[in-house]
Amino acid sequence: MPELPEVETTCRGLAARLEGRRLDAVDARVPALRFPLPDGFARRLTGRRVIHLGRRAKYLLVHLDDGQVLIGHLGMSGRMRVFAANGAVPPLARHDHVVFRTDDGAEIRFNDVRRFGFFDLTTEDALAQHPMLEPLGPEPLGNAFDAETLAAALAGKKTPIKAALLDQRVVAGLGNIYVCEALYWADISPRRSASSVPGKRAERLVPAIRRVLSEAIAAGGSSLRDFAHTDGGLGYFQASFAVYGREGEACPRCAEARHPCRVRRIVQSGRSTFLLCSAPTIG
DNA sequence: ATTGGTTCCTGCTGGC
DNA sequence: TGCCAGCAGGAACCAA
Repeated sequence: MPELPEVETTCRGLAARLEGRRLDAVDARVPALRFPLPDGFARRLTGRRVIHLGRRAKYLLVHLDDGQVLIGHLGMSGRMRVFAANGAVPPLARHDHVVFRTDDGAEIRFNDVRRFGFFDLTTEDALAQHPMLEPLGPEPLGNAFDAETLAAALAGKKTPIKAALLDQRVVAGLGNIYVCEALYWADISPRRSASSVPGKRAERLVPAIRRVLSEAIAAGGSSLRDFAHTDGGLGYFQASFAVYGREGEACPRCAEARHPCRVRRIVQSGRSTFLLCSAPTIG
């Protein structure tokens, strides 16, 4: 999916079109995505005005004028696409599961091939205690995320640092791609045990995570198979991947060398990890 | 309390 | 060319 940079890009695209607009129609075309849609989903949204679009980790937050908050998650393959009233509106596509229409005639479609995405409805008052949001760790681009808090979250964890960074309770918003990239730039082996990272490695890791995410957001995210912007455009950060999906290629830091390090793919907890063949592997 | 394995769903790719 | 196993950006759930 969509990891933090892709959700942030989606959030910004939606904000430009949705903030201040009233939802005139909501069409839930399937009863359930990953989870059943909340009871009265369309009814509770119809007629509400959108006050603000926000993001927490990989969750989209749509704040409404009656105190409700629509929580959206894009899962692995979900995307939001906006069609302006004055533009061409193509017929509904396969996997267009939810359609929102605004008072200016625009249409917002949630398309999700694998249906791992979901929506939920809560209220402003209950938002922080929502079961999906409450356990989340700090925002990696926020002030609360630093080497000290990361070290505390990793202390005593026997799991590899790769798996620990995918745990949204440690830091919220990273996924498989950006974890691989951040560990590469921090020069930390994904196989190293999480408990051995606090200290100098954590001090390298925090800025590496921040930089990778910031640059990815600036590039409009990464478009591999599914991700596209709300206007249909593509992100281009995939062109800047150092290791993700680059098995066998030369390490960008030593590509000019006679015998450059090469990128290797391993499997950790059932998922691909990309790392340098020369990276240390001791935990 | 952690940790690892499984599962939800569809589509694409690579090997035979 | 066709078939099918394996894999894909997430994360809740379950069992150990």
